[in-house]
Amino acid sequence: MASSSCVVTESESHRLAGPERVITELNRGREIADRLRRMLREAGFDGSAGSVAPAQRLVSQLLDTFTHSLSMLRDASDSDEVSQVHSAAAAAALKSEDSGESCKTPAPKDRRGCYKRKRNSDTWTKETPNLLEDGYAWRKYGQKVILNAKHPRNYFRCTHKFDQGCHASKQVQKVQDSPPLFRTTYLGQHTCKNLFKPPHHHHHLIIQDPTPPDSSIIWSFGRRDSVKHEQQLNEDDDGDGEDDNSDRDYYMVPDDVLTTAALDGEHLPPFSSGSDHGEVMSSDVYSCSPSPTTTTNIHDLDAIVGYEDFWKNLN
DNA sequence: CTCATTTGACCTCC
DNA sequence: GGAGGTCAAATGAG
Repeated sequence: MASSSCVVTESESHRLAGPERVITELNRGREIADRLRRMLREAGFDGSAGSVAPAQRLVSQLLDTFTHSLSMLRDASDSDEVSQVHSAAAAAALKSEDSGESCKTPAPKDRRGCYKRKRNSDTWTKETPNLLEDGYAWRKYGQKVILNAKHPRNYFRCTHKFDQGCHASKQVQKVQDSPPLFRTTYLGQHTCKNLFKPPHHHHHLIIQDPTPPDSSIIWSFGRRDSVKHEQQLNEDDDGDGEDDNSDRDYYMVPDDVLTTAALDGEHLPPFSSGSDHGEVMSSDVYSCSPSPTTTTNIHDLDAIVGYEDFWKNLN
């Protein structure tokens, strides 16, 4: 961020006040852009009108720009804090480095559990009624029963953790049943070149008219690289036996494409059957931590993306 | 055969 | 000490 309206002394609050002001300004800009878009829509320019679709798209891009800037800014200040925390931890580790036992010197092979809790770095949470492809390739590496939670938490890391050193990971947990609600917590940014690799069978993308109800801001945390299918299994409920396979498979939708997903009826995840054919209502709640600026409803989507044929029956 | 998932053990943090 | 996060052997799917 270049020379913006930072009116702070370099010594102290420079770190806090500067970025916060910039964030405020960006938020304002984003709201204005959003208002502009609504105005366009109310004036009958809802994108389906052909000739004005480009205008609508431009506004969307504008919003996107604000959003990205905001999240970058947050990332920057977060990593600042984090690095401080880490250096403190490193210092502590050095201090207690008595006789070469910094981390209990795990046997060269058995390094289980030697991890760092990475809560405050790059984390954000998203809650959706369905689980859909999010544009990245994930590999499940664990599942854990969580205290007082009805459903286990699933742990995923980027498939490219080892070949590209990508440290992104996420946790997925079903947090509600009746209208199903899933919480996905993303940790870390992707550094991989996540080239889209559709499943060996086919896939297709359905682009439709947006028909957005109204309002709102788009939060996009992903990158625009590519989309890759992901299939995730399980979410075995432990204990309370709600219908057997209702938790087992689900899809993720690319947040980077800002999507609602229309899944083909016959390929619907089981848990959504019965209600509305798995169409992701454009009301996914995105929130960001730390610095939870806004929680917004996603309504305005440029495309409805449908994924097919990567459904697999577990049993 | 290769790669992904499952699952219990292990480890760290609170 | 308990809860949560990660590892890795076993197992399964393609």
